[in-house]
Amino acid sequence: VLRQNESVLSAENLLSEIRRHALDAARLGSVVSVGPLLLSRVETSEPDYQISDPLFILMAQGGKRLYLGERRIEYSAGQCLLVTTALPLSGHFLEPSPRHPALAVSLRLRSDLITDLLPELRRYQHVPATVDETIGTLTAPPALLDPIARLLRLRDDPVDMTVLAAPIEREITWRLLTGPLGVSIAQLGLPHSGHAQVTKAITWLRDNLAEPTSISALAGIAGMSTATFHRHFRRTTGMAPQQFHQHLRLQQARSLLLTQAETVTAVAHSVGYSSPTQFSREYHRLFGLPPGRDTAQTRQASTSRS
DNA sequence: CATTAATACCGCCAGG
DNA sequence: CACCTGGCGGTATTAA
Repeated sequence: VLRQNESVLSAENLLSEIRRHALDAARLGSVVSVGPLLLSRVETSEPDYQISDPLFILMAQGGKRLYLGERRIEYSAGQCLLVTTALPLSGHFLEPSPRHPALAVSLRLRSDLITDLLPELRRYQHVPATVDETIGTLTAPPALLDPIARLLRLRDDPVDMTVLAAPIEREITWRLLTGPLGVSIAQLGLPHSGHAQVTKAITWLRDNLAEPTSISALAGIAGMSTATFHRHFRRTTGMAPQQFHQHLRLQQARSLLLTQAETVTAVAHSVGYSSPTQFSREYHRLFGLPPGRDTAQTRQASTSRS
């Protein structure tokens, strides 16, 4: 019981130290990089959308609610989010404010580091060839918080940082690999796992959003037959490839409509729809309102709030 | 991996 | 004028 209390205590201590570093760095900007880590500070609850890279995020203060298709995921201070493929996530921070901004520390998961550590992992754990889980949260144990805090302490010493960042990043990666979602992360280090192949196809889609794209060509990029491609794609993303592509385009369109002063027709075209009719229909189906009305409404909602 | 039957999506036209 | 909705047929996609 005593040991348990000690570890809880040190988790809290480490977390508050990380929070101090994050607050301190936040004075420099809303996103600051410290070696391989990114510190972000967010003061608004604007919904955002992005295709995440395989990523680890520790929430140091505040919380965030995410949507992946139908699925809803929430995590808050002391908890981590792990994303092990490129997934289209939308979401917003929970009640942040200038006085209490949301603070997060994130790290891109490097496949080369994972490949490197894989033999060690295999020594005491079986790593299956395919895994269903691609995203999840966990409560950060002290063993994970500790290297993060140590890395942040090097913030003011560029020389120490260049020498010591790499081994500490490796340590963090190891802690993640041996944690609850370890086998999912491990997939990234297996270049021929369905997981890694599908990730390749997804990043291609993300980078060539407006191109006319056939699914069989995508399957080619992933190096699979269309049948197996479908199976693996659904396993890792929960969506069929075409539906995924459609969501991507519509999400992109939504953010274009909100940020740029483009006409609906122009946006429809720029995300790859040659028929505004079809665009409007699919947009309505996904977001519940047609494009014009949706943007008008969300604009009004955000101005009336501020 | 290939086949196949059901389904979803796309672009067009007409009209509000 | 720009946007939205509904119907229609051909084709790509999906899942077994």
